[in-house]
Amino acid sequence: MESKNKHQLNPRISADCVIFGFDFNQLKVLLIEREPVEGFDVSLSLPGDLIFEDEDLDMAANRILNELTGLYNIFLEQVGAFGNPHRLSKASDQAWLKAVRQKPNERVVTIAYYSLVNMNDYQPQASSFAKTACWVSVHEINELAFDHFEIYQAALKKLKNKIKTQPIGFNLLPEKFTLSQLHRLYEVILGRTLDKRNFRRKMLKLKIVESLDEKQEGVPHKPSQFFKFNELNYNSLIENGFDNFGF
Amino acid sequence: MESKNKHQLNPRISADCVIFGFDFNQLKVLLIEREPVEGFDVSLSLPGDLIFEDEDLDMAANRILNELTGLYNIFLEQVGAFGNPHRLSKASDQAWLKAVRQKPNERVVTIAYYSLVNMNDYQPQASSFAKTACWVSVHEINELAFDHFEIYQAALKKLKNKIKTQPIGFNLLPEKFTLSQLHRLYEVILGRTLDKRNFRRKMLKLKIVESLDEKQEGVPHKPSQFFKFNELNYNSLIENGFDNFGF
DNA sequence: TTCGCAAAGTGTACAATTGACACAAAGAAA
DNA sequence: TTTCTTTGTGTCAATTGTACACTTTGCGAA
Repeated sequence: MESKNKHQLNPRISADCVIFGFDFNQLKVLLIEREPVEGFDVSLSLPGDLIFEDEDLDMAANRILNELTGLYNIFLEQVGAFGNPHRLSKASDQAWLKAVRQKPNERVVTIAYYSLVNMNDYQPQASSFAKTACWVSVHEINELAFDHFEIYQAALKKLKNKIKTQPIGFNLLPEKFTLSQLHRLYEVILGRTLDKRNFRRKMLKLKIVESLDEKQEGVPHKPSQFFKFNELNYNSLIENGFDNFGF
Repeated sequence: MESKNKHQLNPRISADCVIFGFDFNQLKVLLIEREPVEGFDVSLSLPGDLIFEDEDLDMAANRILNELTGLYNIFLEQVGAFGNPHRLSKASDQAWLKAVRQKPNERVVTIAYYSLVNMNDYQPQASSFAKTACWVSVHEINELAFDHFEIYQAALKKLKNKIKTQPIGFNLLPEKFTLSQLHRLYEVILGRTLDKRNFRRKMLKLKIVESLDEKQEGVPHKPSQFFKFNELNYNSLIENGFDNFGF
């Protein structure tokens, strides 16, 4: 009796993910190219899907993330619920929903998440809800399906606030990285320039990065030192509140 | 055809409110006394209800708040969605749900909100979901129905963080208040003592309070100056990011 | 081989903010 | 008039933030 609900979809609740990546220059978001329907153009949307009846919300978001990227154990945090009764009722969205949902008129509340991935780890996967996915720079995102632009903005805002107080930026970088890369990452997320010397001083004083005995090779300029992220220190910072990262 | 959904309840989605108040001494939460059922004790829960099909999430939270307190236009902010598939399945909770819900087994995802009210404005109302409500001090809250304790903790955490960067504490106070009252408010929310002189200095420098030509009367000690909240300055601070309130 | 290029890496001085700390003033009540 | 209780005030030292420019390294082109 309970089991009849297992692995049935809940038609009223979905999860959507804003997946951030960093190519050492720009902050990017992984978006789905929605198939054009009935004379409407191709449009971009966030990856997302209805949840299963027996599935926790976080699990649903993890599933979507994993189906699309092949990755597990990725930084993932809830942004919030979006439930405007008319969030799916634009004509272009309705046309598309008619093609894929049993009840395209059904009101769906979505729970939004954002996650941070190292773009090098990403391997495109065939997934149930997406044929093609692509990384789009944040400053090129201007229109998305449904209310996804609003969701994306809320996620970016949350990321900005979070990175000011917790060292989560490492999730966007490979294990070895240079301080210049980290510096650039903070600049593109916060949307403003940060003084190089002050930035380095702060990172080194907080001891969340650790210098490696290894340098860049083959670059046409002074090679930079590689660093790694100091996990011990990170955990203690998270525990102790770590109220002021200082940006 | 669309209209058949109007004002029908959505059986899968609810909204719950963590309503904070301040009695000039302690931080309080407005809780519902759930009727005892079948040998289970009285228990406390957050005010909440299923949402209507044509109702925005924020509207649903506002409705719950208004039905319970009689208040409109109150500070209200989303905490997030809580959707553990087993969040309603404790025996005591099921016994209670059987008495009030058509499908007590239905999985319900709830969207949590927190709000800040001036306790003096509060007038208890008869509401569809509550016979009696009462203010409980935060340090006396230890067990709540469903997953409401978890929700309450998340709301309190959000309030703590928010008050560090934005001057929202005024929502908990009457129009005229003393700096000592504001000081105490910050202490009970943040859960630690704050130096009196440093606190006053900061508030006055930020210019979000404005001195009135009025003093306390009838108190058996030096009467204190009344202040009011400077709304102009507040808005500009909100606009300009106001990144560091400094606690 | 030398020169130019491009990015890495480094220190100092001044301003602003934080945090610690103690005593006089006001009014009510006894 | 004395006592009680809470208000209200200033300074100094330590820390943190901010602004700012030149040398170093290695590659590649001439």
